[in-house]
Amino acid sequence: MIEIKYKNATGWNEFMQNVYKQIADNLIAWYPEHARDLPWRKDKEPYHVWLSEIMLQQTRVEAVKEYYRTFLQELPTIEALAEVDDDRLMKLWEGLGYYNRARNLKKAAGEVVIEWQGNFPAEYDEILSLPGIGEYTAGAIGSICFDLPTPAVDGNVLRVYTRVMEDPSNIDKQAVKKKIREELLQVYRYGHCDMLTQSLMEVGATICLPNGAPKCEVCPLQELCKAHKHDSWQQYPVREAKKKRKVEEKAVLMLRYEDKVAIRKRTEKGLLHGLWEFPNLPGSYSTQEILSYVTSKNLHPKEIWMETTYTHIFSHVEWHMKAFYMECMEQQAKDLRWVTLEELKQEIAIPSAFAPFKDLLNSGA
DNA sequence: AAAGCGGGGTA
DNA sequence: TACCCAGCTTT
Repeated sequence: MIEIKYKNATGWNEFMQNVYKQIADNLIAWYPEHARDLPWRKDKEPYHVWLSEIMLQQTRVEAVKEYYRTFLQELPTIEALAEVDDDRLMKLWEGLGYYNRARNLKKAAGEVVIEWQGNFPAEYDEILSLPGIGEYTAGAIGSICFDLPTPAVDGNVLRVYTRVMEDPSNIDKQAVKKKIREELLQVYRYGHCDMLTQSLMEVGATICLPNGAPKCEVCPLQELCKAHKHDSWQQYPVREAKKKRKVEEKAVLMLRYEDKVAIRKRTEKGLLHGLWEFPNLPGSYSTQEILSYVTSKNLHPKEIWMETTYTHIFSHVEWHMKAFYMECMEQQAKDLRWVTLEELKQEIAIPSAFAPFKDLLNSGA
């Protein structure tokens, strides 16, 4: 990039306008040859793009692919989504995380059917009004499906932008995202809004990597990237410091009765709410204490035949769990549901935190 | 503005 | 181990 001093704001504005024009030109020339072949890029059907964007929130492409395929196979239309049973919905989302995304998806589907007569809204503010859709997702759907000049500013785009511009702003600040979205309008003014959104994210995901050195030698924005010019990519983007996690101890009860195992539904609020789990207690206990507890629930346990531990790490909390496997001679405890391993597999949504204990059941327990 | 919300890949 | 990922909603 040529460094030129300008005597007035008009000169500077013209200079920046050329930079934005070049970004747009380079991205549009680059994208068709370098775009990954992803399942949700086969068409611009709003339902497909919407579903993919929701699944991709804070979630990697590779993790989403199979869920996306299965979900659409079972719920091929917005109408089908609007009517799906909640337990079935959670089963389709099982293991993907951030389960409110799925609940909001169904809620929004209902709004599309009722308030929009089944036609996905085509204006930014209308899209933004749907549950689970924020400024990023509304911008992505708007630009990809309807060619609206609505920049989609996600983690990829923030990384690419702050490096190209050597922008030291803290990207966790709301105002900074807003500023960058407005700056990008200068790129989107040249049209091809669909490709601009896709290509900015594609550069972030495949070239200007979130971890490790960027592949500047093959980057379409290399010639105008300040961080490349100064080899300063490691300084961008600037983010908020992370908070440390708290640790919680849990005792997990793996109760068998004949060919069934005990599960219960989590409460309707908080972490993993509404999903199923194996009954568990907060805290740390001895084998004897666990036996006494289960006995007090009139479950008549035989001996505990296996104990195993597992640590599950969430973003904000860590569960240190110890599971106790035992056979019971009764199954009368309130709040417990007894299901076969087949039902567990086909119908019950269990969060990944408990999956290792479930897997041990399947492998011959 | 800050906190809560999942799970997994990567260096 | 720490960081990040095609973020949104609630407090």
